[in-house]
Amino acid sequence: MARKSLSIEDVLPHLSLLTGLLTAEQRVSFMRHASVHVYKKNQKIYEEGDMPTHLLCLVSGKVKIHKEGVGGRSQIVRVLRPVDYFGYRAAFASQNYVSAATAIEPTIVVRVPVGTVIHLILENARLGWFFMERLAKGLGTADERVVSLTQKHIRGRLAESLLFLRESYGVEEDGCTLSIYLSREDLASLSNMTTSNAIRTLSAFAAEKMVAVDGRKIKILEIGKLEKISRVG
Amino acid sequence: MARKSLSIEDVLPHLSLLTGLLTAEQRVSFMRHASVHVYKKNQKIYEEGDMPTHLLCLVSGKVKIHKEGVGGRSQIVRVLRPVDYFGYRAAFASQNYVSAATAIEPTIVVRVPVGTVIHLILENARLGWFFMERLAKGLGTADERVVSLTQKHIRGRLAESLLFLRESYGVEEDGCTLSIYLSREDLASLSNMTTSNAIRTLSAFAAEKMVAVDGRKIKILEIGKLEKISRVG
DNA sequence: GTATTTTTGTGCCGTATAACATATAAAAGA
DNA sequence: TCTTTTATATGTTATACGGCACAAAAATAC
Repeated sequence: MARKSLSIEDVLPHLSLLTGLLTAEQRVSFMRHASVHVYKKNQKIYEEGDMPTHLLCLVSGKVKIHKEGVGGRSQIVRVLRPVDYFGYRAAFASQNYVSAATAIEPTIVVRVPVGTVIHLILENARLGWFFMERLAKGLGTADERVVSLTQKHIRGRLAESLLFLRESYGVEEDGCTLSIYLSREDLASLSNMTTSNAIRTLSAFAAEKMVAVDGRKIKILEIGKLEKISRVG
Repeated sequence: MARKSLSIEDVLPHLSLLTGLLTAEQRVSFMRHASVHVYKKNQKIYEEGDMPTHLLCLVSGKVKIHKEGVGGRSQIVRVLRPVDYFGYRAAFASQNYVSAATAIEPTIVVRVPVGTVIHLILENARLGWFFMERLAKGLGTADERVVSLTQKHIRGRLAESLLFLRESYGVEEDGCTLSIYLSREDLASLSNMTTSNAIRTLSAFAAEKMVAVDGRKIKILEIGKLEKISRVG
C-alpha cells in the first residue's frame, strides 16, 4: 500500500467536478470516507485480478493502465492524467480488475470505497450520469483503439501514439516537447509493437525531421505529417 | 428506415428487465415513446458517423456492431443477441456513432428516443445503474479484446471467436452446432484476419477434427482443444 | 569511483500473415 | 432455365514485423 501523508482537505479543490454534484450531506459522507495516497514512480496502484475496493482519482502525476498479454507481453490500454477517475469500471461491472494501474511518475491518488460511491450514485442520479458519460466515452475510445491497433501499420500506430500523448498531456513551454517522458518500452507497449521497432521507427521519424529525440524527451516537429501517417495507417 | 409493423405491446415481455425498474408513471412514458421496427438480413440499423437519436433494444434476431478500418477493411467489434440494449453509448457520450450496426438475420428492434431515456435516468438512479453496469462490462470486454486481437496468432484468434460465438448464441439441439451462421467474411472480420485466412484456418481446424463444417454451419467438436489454442495464442 | 543493471540503438534472419491469383461452388437474379 | 454475381476454397508470392544477438550508453547500485 502507498504512503498516506496528505489529508483530503489538501486535494479537495481538484475534486470539485465531482463533489459539485453532491448535496452538502453527501459531500460530508464522501470526505469522511476518502483518503489520499502517494505513489512513487513505477509503483503499482492495483494489479490485474485484484478485487476493486475503491474508486480512485488521479490528483497529480501520471498513470498507465496496462494488461499482460500472451507470453507476458504488456499492452498499455490507456494513460491517465489529472483529474481522471479510474478503478471504477471493474467495481461497477462487479468484476475483478482486468488490467493493472502503475504510476509512471510520482503520483497522488484519492481513494473512496466503492460502497460509498455506489450508495451515493443510487441516491444521486447526476453523479451516476457523471460516471456514465466517462464510461461511454471510454468505450468509444476502446472501440477505435481495437481498429487502430489491429489494422494500422507500425508507423501509423507510433504516429497515432505520439499525437495521442500530445493531446493527453500537452507540450512544454517550447510548444513542441511532449510533457510526458515514456521509456521506449512503454511507447512500444502503447503502440502495440516490440521495443526494437519502437526505437527503430522513432529514429526513422527523427531522420525524416518529423520529431526530434533527446533521450526520453520527444519534440513533435511536423504534426501534419504525423497526422497523415496516422490516418493512412 | 425499417418497416414498423408490430406494436410495442407485442414485444413488451422482452423488455421487462428494464421496465421492471420503472415506476408505473415512467413505464407509461417509456411505452408512449417506444416503437418497434423490423430489419431484414444485412440491413443497416445505423451508420458510422450518424447522430444517435434512439436507445435500441434487440428483441429478436442477431446484430453485428462493426467499424470501417484503414483501406475499407471492416472490423466487427461486437455481436448482439436478444435482449441486448445498444446504440446508447454514443448518446450517453454526446458523440456520433463510431461504429455501425447491421442485422445479420431478420431482426426486431425497439427504439426509444434518447431524450426520453436520459430524462428517465436522471429521475431514476436504478435505471442509470442498469446501463452503467452494461457499459462497465462492455469496456472490460473491449480491453480484453484489444490484447487478444493484437497479440494472439491467427489460430488463437479464430478459436477464441468460435468459443465466443458459442458462448453468445449457444448451440442447436445436437449440442454442438453453433446457432449462428456467419459468412467466412464476417468470421474473418470478427477475428481480425483476411477472409482467405479465416477459410484456411477453419479448414485446418476441421482437418484436425476440432470442428466440422457444412457451409455456414459449424459444429464445435473439441472445446478443450479450442480453448487451449485460444489460451496460448 | 567502480561495478552492475537497465535502457537504447542496429543489424540480421525467420516467419506469420496479408496480398494476389485463380478455380469451383453456391446463391441470386433475369 | 440460364446468367451473373457472390461466397468458398486453395496455392503462390511478397513483406511487415517479431525474435534474437550484440554494442553502446545511461542509470543505478555498491
